[in-house]
Parts: sequence; C-alpha cells; structure tokens
Amino acid sequence: MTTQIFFALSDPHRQEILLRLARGGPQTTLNLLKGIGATRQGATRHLLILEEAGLVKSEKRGREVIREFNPETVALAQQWFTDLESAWDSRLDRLRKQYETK
Amino acid sequence: MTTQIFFALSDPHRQEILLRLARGGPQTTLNLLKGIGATRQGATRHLLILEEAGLVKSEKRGREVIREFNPETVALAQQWFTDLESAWDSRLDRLRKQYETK
DNA sequence: GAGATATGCAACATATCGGTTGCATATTAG
DNA sequence: CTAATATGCAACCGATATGTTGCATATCTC
Repeated sequence: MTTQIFFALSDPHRQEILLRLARGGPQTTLNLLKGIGATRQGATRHLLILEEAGLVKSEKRGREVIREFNPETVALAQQWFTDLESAWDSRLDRLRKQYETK
Repeated sequence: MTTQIFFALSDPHRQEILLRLARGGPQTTLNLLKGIGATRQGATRHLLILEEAGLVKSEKRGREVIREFNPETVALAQQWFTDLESAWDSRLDRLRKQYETK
C-alpha cells in the first residue's frame, strides 16, 4: 500500500506536480503541464500514477478533468515513517535497559 | 535527493529489510536474507539501493559486511511531507482570509 | 453544424528494474 | 595449506517505466 505511495513520489515530475496541486489548488491537466518539461500524455500518465496511489483525486467537469490534492493519503506515508522510527527507538530502549541492569 | 529515498522505499522487500535493520540492529547480508524470498544477489542489490539512498550505512568487518540503519535520512523524507502539508495549509489559510475580507 | 479545445486510447522505442546464474576474490577456521 | 564462508562482479532475461506519436472522442463556442 505504502509502496505505491512511495513509488508515486520517486519521480521529480510527480513531486513537482503534487506540490503545485497542494499550492495552487484544483487544476486541469493542461495547466499542470505548464512549467514541466513533458508532453500532455506524459503529464497525464504521472497524474494517473499519483491518482492510483491516492495522492490525487480527479473529477470530470464538462470536457475537462480537474485534479485535486488529497491530503489524507499523506498521513499513511507519514505513519510508515513513524512506525520505522518507533521500531528504531524501541531497540535503543531495549539496549539501554540491558545496559542498566548489568 | 528525496526521489532516491522514496524510490528505495517503493519496494516491499526493501521496506522489510529496512524495518528489520531498525528493529534488529546491525546485521550481515546473509542474516537479512533469511525470511525474505530472494537470492543473496537479490538482497545485495536491495541493500545497495537502500545505501545509495542513505537509509543504510555499511561497514566492512573482516570478510563480512555489516549493514546498519541510518535514522538521519528518514528526517529528510519526513521534511518533504512537512513541506507538502505546509504548502497545502497555507493555501487553505489564504482562502479563508480571502473569504473573511469579503 | 463547424471549428477549436480537452482529453482518452493504443502502439511503439528505449531504459531501467528485479531477479537469477556462474565465476572470481577475500577472509576465516581447521 | 586447505576447505568453508561471505562477498563482489558481470552477463543475461523478462517485466515494467518513461516518454513519444498518431488517431479517436467528447465538449464547448460561435
């Protein structure tokens, strides 16, 4: 689950797109395309990957598709880091206790 | 920079390896190999990717290589999420102020 | 309806990924 | 020294990623 999120963020174009969506709010594909050195199809592909990872929501409005940043999924990724750190911390704790009881 | 970190975390094997390093402390390649359905070379490759991303440190000790979890790099990735969220939040703030001054 | 606009779909080329295999090297143990 | 152990290096394969191009479709504007 989180692997998909991390994969979506492992590309500079996708990072840039997501940041711009968070900053600039809901936008069309063509708008997001500007400033990124990519074709329309390239940008669309990246947006689909971001959407499949849950980082972006999309809504069809007339002939255009509006993409929107989805803040909920970010929490999932952050939780993974939190778990990793707590695994690390609890190990340090264990080592410390072991040392103290000697 | 963070793209490399996210890429390293976009594979279930590498996630598992990193978790086990954080939990179990410094270990050899062969030890990390156990429990993961992969060849020695497969595991080595994953470890190198984790190391290039800065998530793992390695130290050659005699004929074996000890891999160790590096907690510092995790902070970089977390910072990226923090920046993303602050971009999002500041946008919401702007919208709210714009609404209030009407 | 006609033209412009926004997008989707499909095929293709090139590169990289994940994984395996075979062989070489270095260190340790007897 | 010899055998076992831990690893590195290089080539290979199939699958996937990234990016492009060409064509089709849907919608809006006039």
